[in-house]
Parts: sequence; structure tokens; C-alpha cells
Amino acid sequence: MPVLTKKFVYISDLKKHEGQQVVLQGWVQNRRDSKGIVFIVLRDGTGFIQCVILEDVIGVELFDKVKRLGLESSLRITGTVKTDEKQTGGYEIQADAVEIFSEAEEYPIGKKDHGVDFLLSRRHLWLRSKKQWAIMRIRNQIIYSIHNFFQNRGFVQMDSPIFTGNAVEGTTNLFETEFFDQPAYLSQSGQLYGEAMAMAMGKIYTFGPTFRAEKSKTRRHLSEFWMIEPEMAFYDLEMDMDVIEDFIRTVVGDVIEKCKEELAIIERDLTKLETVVKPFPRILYDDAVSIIRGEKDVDGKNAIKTLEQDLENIKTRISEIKTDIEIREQSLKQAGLKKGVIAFNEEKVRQLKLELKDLEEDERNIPNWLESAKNFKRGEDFGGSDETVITRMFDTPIMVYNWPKAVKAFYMKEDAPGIAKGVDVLAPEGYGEIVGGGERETDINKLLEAIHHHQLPMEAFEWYLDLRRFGSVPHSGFGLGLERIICWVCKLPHVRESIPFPRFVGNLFP
RNA sequence: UCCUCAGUAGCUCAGUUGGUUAGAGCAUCUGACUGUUAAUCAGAGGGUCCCUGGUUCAAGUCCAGGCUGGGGAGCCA
Repeated sequence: MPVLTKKFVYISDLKKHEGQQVVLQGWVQNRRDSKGIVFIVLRDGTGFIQCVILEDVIGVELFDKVKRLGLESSLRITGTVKTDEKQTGGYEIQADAVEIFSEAEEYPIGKKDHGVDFLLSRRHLWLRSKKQWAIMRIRNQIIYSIHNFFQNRGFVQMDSPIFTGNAVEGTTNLFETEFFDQPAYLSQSGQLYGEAMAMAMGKIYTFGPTFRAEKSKTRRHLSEFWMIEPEMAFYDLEMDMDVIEDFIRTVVGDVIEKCKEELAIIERDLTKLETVVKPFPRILYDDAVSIIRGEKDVDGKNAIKTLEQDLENIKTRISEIKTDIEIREQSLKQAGLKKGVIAFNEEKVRQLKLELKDLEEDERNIPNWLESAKNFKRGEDFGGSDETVITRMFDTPIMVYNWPKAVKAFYMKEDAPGIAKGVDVLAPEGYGEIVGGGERETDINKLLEAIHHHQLPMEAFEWYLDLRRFGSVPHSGFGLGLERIICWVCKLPHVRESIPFPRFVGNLFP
């Protein structure tokens, strides 16, 4: 292996070195060769750059080796930074010298598309690919922005325990483990501990892992995910919603401003994100139900009719695609076609079939969603499809508040009888719930009653009740699912792509 | 747990009403090409058609049961 040097440059800094000779170190992202010339797209974690290597410059023996390098081989390239309009970054490297760290074995992730299943089983390598690189950089920006947002506003970060002796809300399945011969559970929320800390610090936020043992197999569930839970003393529900709105607007705004290259790589439609500058509609649960049931229009649009129209559009599109596929397959049967034409059409057919599969899935699902929306019973919690139905009406996140007490956690503040001062934030484009929060109950007697009613073990909550015994004050907070907001910001098809190593039922490796 | 879709080469997929020796692209290997952008072109190797049983002269294809995976419902961020 070559001797290490401190004098190397990152691809992201190349614009400072235009016309100069630099040393780059990284991995082969792609390689193309012709007689006497090799093009290597090098990646170093900060970006991608094409390097041009000539046989005349590096000599026959080394050239022969470089020409055969497998994908993801590691190397150092010394060369001159040149402007080239054809390159995405605007630069390329004319190589003067090449040193090989390691020649890679046959790389399992090829240049063509793969299924998610296969890619997840190689997640440790998949993370190197361009799109995943962009997603992980956006994830990093979101994490950074979240800390900035709260730190700039005087919130104190706290870590809540991961081993807990009780289930916070008593409803969901928890991972059971053992804590020195006692049964213990992996935390499903830092909420209650956050409340305690808010009484000590005024404003706090947690940022940590959360565990849920439900065997959910959907594109928006993980067994292990990261949650941000702020808690503020002397804040009511309205002030809570003000914070949530400011928070989401700031974080998404930061990503738009600072991740332009990454957003371009994942081909995100920015106009869909830029709407976060608009006020988020605040909708009473009661009104939301009316909208879902199609009894109340939004700006002249009816939720049920919109969804029925969506279904019609999908059916039209399905028959269009089927015709298109048939025409292309017929034309492929002709003799004497050029190879390029065949490849183009075969690829097109493949893409159309993938799209068709998704659309047919929707075609099967939407009638059920329509049925469920029309028959939605006032007093129930929203299902995933109900969220889709209502968010379809808006182009910004919406906040639905004042929920039936029965469907919310025991610690939610009761406003009018049977009404809890909770709020759910639903993201647009079908992403649904990204935030759940609300104002907390201050009255110890109502809490005692709620704990009984939910059949929770009183002794586990004694310490929590102390927060009401010693200087109870109105306070509020919320929980944000990190992976859920990443999914929406990046418009990912699946939450599994939003975290480096996803954990979900049946997936413990890598 | 229920509903639904799928399983064919290392990967992504095609395979007609059951009918010769199961195909293509990518990847790999050999060769050509001095500006390629998933480079291209010529050639080669590569198969437990998920498993078990059944129908049939004949099964990748039809039937039954099972296994594995995707999506949806429930639950939720």
C-alpha cells in the first residue's frame, strides 16, 4: 500500500484548486476505458469527480492494471484540476500519477437497478452509492438543524433512559429485556422523563433511539428509530403548535438551502418543499373528520371526490401503460432492429412494468380507503389511509388538534369533557404523521383517574405524579420521528432507506 | 393474525392456449476502440426454474399443500 500523506484534498474543495496539481484519495465509483485512456469516477465521501488517465502518462504496466480495476477499488490519484462543462461538478482531473491502495474483488452491487431486498442485505455497501450518499448527508443536515433550532432558543438537550420499568402509554408492544433479574423494557418514548427535566430546566429536548416491537410490515415503520421530544414549561397547546410550525419550517428550509447537490441527486421536486414557508393549516379534529367523510370541502375540493378522481386517473394510466407496453413489445419482435433501439425499448418496458405494479397496488387499495373514509366514525383515531385522504387536500403539513380523549395517551390535558389537547402533524404527499404532541394534564386527580382507566401500574408512575404534587404548571411538548421527516423531505419510497442500518421485523443483519 | 402480490443465471427480468437443448441485459473473463458519462462493439463461461406431492405421452407453465419475501389492515413517529 502507498505511504500515507497529509497533503491530500477533498473533492468538495476542488474549486479552490482550479488549474493546480492536487492529490485525491478515494474509491472507484465507475470506470470506462478505451484504447490508451481510462475514465475513473472517483468518490471520497465528499463528492464525485471524473479522472482521466492516459497510458502515455502513467506507463503501460500500471495502465494495464488501472484499466482492469474493479468497482470500489481504492486509490490515490495525483493530477491537475481542469474545468470541463460536460462534468456535473464542472471539473475533471487530468491524472499525472496513480497509486493503488487495494484492488477490489468483484463488487456485488452493479450499475443496473437492484431490488430493495438485495440491496438491504448489502446495506453496508449500498451506503456507498450516490443516492444513499445524498440521503445520509440530508439526514445529517436535518440532525444538525434540529440541534441548532433548539440550542438557539435556549432548550437544554437531555438523554432519557433506554431501560425503563414501565410502558409509557401502556398500549404498544415493547421489547422486553432483563435488568439485573428484573423485567425491563426498551424505551418507547422519553416523554415522561422529559416532563421531569422541563420542570428543572424550563425547556428541554431529547434526541435518542426509540423501540417498538410491533410486527409492522409497512413502508413507514421501523422497530428502532430516532425521536426528538421537546418539552416546555408554561406552554399551552397553541404555543406548542407555534413551536412545531417554526421548527419544521426551519429544518426543511435549512435542507433546501444547504443540500442543493444532494437534493438534485435524489431528484427531489423542490417546489413541493418550498411551500413550508406558507402557514400550516390548524384543523380541529371534528372538522378533519368532516373533511375525511366528504361532508366538508377545502377550497372547493372534496376529499372523497378527489380520491375517486385519483382512482379514475390511476385506471386510465394503467390502461395507457398496458397499451404502451404492448406496442413496444410488438415492435421489438420486428427483425433487423438496431441493438440500441432494442435496449432502449426493453428498458422502457421494464420501467413501465414497475410503475404498473405500483399503480395496480393503488388500484386495489384505494377502494378500501374510500370505504373507510366514507364510514369514518367520529371519535376514532385516523388510520394510515385517512391521513392520506386528508393530506391530499393540502400542499403544506397540516396540524390536526383537539382529539377525542379516548384515542390519546393518558397524560394529555382534557379541555372540554372528552377532548384532549393533543396535536398530530401530517406531512403532505402521502407521508402522514410526522409529529405527535400536545399539552399535558396538570390536575393530579385527573391523572390518577386516567391511570386507573388505562389499567396502568400506579406504583410505576408515583415519581411522575410528584411533578404535579410539587409545583404543577401548564406544559406542552411533542415528538418528531426523525426517519419520517427524512422520508418526506427526500420523498423516499420506504423508511428503511432513511437510516444507515434499519431494524425491522426479520432484519437484524447487517 | 387477516387480506393481497410475488419467487427463473451473481443482479434485474422475459418465457405465449403445457410441446425441441429455458432466454435477454448487466456483472465476470478474452479481444477491439485515444473523450467516455449505466460508454460501445465481437466472443466465452454461468441454471436445484423456492420446496414436496399430483395430473399428463410431456410441467418453469396446470392443481394441492408448504416455505420465504414485498405491500396493505391493526399499531404508531
